[in-house]
Amino acid sequence: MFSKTCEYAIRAMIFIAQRSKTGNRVGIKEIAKAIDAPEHFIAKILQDLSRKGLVQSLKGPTGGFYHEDESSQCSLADIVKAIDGDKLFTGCGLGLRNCNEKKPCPIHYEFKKVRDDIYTMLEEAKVGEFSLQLEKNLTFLRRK
Amino acid sequence: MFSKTCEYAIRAMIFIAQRSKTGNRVGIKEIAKAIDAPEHFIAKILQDLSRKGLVQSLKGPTGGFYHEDESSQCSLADIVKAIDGDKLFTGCGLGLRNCNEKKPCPIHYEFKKVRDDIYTMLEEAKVGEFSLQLEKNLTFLRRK
DNA sequence: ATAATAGAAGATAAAAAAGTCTTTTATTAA
DNA sequence: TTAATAAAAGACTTTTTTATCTTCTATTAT
Repeated sequence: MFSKTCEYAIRAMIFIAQRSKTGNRVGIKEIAKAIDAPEHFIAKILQDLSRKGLVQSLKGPTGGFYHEDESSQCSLADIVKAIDGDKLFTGCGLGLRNCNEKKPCPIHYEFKKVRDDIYTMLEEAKVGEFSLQLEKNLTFLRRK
Repeated sequence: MFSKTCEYAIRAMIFIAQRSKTGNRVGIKEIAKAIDAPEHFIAKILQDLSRKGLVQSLKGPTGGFYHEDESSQCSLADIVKAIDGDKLFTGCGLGLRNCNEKKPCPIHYEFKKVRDDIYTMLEEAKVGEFSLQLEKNLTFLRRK
């Protein structure tokens, strides 16, 4: 569904959102451990998201990544769009470039429905909304 | 959503199904042209599907790929499983290996719903059912 | 000011996916 | 039986994705 890069991005953002609630900044090392991702790789991903304004950062001692109020309202759809682009939301299921209502692929309409459902789900899910279940250990972000 | 390999596979299978209705066999070259895919690449894919019994083939003059009655009832889900595996249908949206009901990722339940919808849609879509719309030029398989 | 900290940036490497090329094998029509 | 045809198989190349390593720059506490 998503690229690995995007999966890491979503998990990192959810983790940062949780830590930001209490005004903390988190370093790359802590994030990498918490979501079980390659340190340098997640660093690049967050730098990218930072340039795009989906996460904030500060260098130096006591520095790290954090979310301004606005960023914790960032949706999973925003992250997917920033990393994987909008192919998942608008592209043809069979990879046809010119697939559209006028020249549809055989599964065009069925696909449109599930794509829209996915989009709605990701648009409604804000990174900040998962903090409580995470704190209660009802949900997890590590891969194994 | 699917790998390119899988997209080609689905398009090729739908095309073969249509031609098989009239008892014809189609060669790789014709398939490649019809769905606008790299000839040698689609050959490999179909050899794979042939080994797995989702499509039939015959070598030599008048040979080519075709569907026995059974194969035209093959669903898109069968093709996806054969090529991409069942990760799309059973895997975690955030790429967590041990994500399950007991240890769910934050979006586990929302994801399960859309995954199930996708599966249902692909399971209900049989490669043989698109022939008529294709013949009437109501739908298309070429990428540009 | 200075040393320590931590992200930014760019080069490089490894792995996976996508695509190409060549040779072999099976089939059939003549 | 032979020549032509078409898939099978395997080696190889390219591109993309994923991951790592090193150097640079900004920040802060002392």
